[in-house]
Amino acid sequence: MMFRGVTKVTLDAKGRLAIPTRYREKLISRCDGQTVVTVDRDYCLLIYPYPDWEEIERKLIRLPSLNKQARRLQRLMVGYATELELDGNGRILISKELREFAGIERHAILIGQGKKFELWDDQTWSQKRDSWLNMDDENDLSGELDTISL
Amino acid sequence: MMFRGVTKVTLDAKGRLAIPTRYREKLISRCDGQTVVTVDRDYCLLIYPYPDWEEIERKLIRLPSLNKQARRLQRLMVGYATELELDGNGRILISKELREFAGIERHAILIGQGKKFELWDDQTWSQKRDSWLNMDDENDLSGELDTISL
DNA sequence: TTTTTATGTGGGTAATTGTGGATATTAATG
DNA sequence: CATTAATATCCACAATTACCCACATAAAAA
Repeated sequence: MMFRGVTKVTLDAKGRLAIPTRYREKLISRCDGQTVVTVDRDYCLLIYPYPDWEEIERKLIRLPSLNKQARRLQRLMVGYATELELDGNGRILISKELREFAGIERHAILIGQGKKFELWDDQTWSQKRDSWLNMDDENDLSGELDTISL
Repeated sequence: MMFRGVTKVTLDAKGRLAIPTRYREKLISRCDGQTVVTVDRDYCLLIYPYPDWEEIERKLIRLPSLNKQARRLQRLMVGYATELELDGNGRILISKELREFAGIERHAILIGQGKKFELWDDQTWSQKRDSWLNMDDENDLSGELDTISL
């Protein structure tokens, strides 16, 4: 069970996001429409089915609290994590705090990413995407990437 | 049972903080609305359900008293710890000392962090958050973090 | 094309929640 | 003991949110 694909979506005036129908059935069977939305350091939002989020959260909470980097991650990811349920029309209401974080107003891009989705402001998305495409890959990830053939 | 999520909150003129309703039920069933508020070295406040605080306190007290860092932690955390109970409207009254410590006046940010909450002055919060986001991850946590995939 | 079904979008209303203030109660001070 | 200050409790209004329904648009079928 994997989410894939890019969809242009629009949030309405109240901040509600209609999940594309092809994903709804999966979401309902997997978690009865229960999701958790949180933030990513690239200023987009992450949408997880509830059980998948729980697993990540458990790992995060166990990290040593005296470590700076751990606290940073916890504060951001657990801090912003918000439980959201599909309404009768297959929508989730993205809170003002989350929308502000990702700079999302009306037009957004929803991207399937395996177990989760990413939600981007459409402007931000196209800028980032273009900058990634124009980047030279100085091999900063040498080890892992050397073994992958696409 | 985990607390998560960000909420913008406002303290009124008396320093009262209304706990968002989605947390109230949990707080009442867990500890009958009894909480302990103390300070964190990052200049925010920590809000614990009473039983969870007790456990933390036990750990703190047991730390070796000859260790400087341990004494510092004890003085700060045990020293500032204040028992506060939800009033009939689901609010807690944050004392002037605690508010001053965290620089909180009217607008604050409440974030769920597992067993506890953190309460930040809103300005402080957004500054810190942005600085965390722009930080490069010097992997001082390599071991632990390597196993997490978000 | 016309009809039917499915999906996306927008709003109205009732119920809930946040916020401020009024009153009562306790503690503190001269 | 009287008077004032500080705190707690309660109540009322304002703002927000959740829930439901209606329409519009697009896709599918007849």
